[in-house]
Amino acid sequence: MNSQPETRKQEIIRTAAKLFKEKGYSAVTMRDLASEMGIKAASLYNHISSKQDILKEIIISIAEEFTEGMANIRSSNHKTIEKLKQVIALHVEITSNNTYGMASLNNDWMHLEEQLDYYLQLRHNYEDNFREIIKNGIKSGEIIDENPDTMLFSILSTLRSLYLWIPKKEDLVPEELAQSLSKVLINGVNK
Amino acid sequence: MNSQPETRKQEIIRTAAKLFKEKGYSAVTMRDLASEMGIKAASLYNHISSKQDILKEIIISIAEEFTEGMANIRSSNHKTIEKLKQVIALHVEITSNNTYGMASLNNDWMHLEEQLDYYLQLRHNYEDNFREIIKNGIKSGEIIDENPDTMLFSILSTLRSLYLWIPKKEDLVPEELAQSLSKVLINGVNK
DNA sequence: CAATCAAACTAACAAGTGTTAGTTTGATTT
DNA sequence: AAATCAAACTAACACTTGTTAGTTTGATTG
Repeated sequence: MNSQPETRKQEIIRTAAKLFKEKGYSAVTMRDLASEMGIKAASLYNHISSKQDILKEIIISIAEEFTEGMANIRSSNHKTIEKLKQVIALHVEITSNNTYGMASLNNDWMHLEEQLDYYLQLRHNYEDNFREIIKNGIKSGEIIDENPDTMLFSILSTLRSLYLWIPKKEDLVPEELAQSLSKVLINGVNK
Repeated sequence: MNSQPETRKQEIIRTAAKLFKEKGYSAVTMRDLASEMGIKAASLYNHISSKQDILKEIIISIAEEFTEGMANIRSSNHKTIEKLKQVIALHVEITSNNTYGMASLNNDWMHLEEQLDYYLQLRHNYEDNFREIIKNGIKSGEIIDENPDTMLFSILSTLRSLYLWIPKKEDLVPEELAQSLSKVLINGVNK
């Protein structure tokens, strides 16, 4: 992967994502961000071109990661249940690596401007692929014949909230979480 | 229930909640809100005492509704699965009645100031009660012996996201949604 | 008719907003 | 030693923010 030493720009983006998670994009000022970095607000502009630009960098890169991961899963030859497990693992992995960014992706996407349409396109594409996996599973009799949107909504809601939960489990092994989550999401809580 | 004609203050709060859902508390200005009401920003202050005050009114009332509903369910004599179904129904009902307010409850609670501690207390209390229901279900053998926090997290994430989903189902009968959701959350998607 | 009152208005404020321009610093390279 | 360059700085800008003070309006009440 990419293991260059972190550039100053990346450091700003990472710090911004942390603040955005705590207070939301709109409530974080350039002076807040600068102060957290130990510099003055104007100095930020040596590295980034605008506040908007920071948000874009945070959100779009993650959204593209999801798009790519989902495309691989969808086009694979695995059975439905296996695909669902892979989607769960994909969310756990991406979220574990960037809980701050996931908060922005979930809560601040509407403040994208230039890239809003692109983001929405990626998200719709992702959801459509997910829905197709579920529909195919129903058709093949692998999963229950309940409303596909209800199942999509239920699973995706849990996966999208992972950024809130993962930081609370300090000693977290992503593989274990993905497995425990798969059990509950796929088989329910009933005995 | 309360079927007085809506006061101007309530109208402001309802309109604010709608805007808060779209853009978040911090991104909505008093001028945005006034313009949506067809008046000038200063006129709002004939009815409310501050922007903060609006947020408080939106969030605290809903949080108290949840606290009360949960207390009733917890202290009832029903079996675990029945209690879970009632918790699901509670969320569907409250969210159906106020999808805008639920957005603020989920996303803008950190901008509460005076009432932040009180809100957090209500939320912890709610989550503790929920967790106890699950733990009792495990002890009595009614539900699987998986990590209670994983189950709590999974179910609660879905229920907390309902405000995003309910508005998309125009022809929604709350009872039907609650039932369909119960099936998926309790029994999973596996056949 | 006079008095009251809810609810709007205009005008203004102090503080905070993102951003730009131009400059300084101090290390690295030629 | 001179030149380069990344990265900080100060100062300022035009605009937006939540909010207050004081006033006007038009309907309802005594």
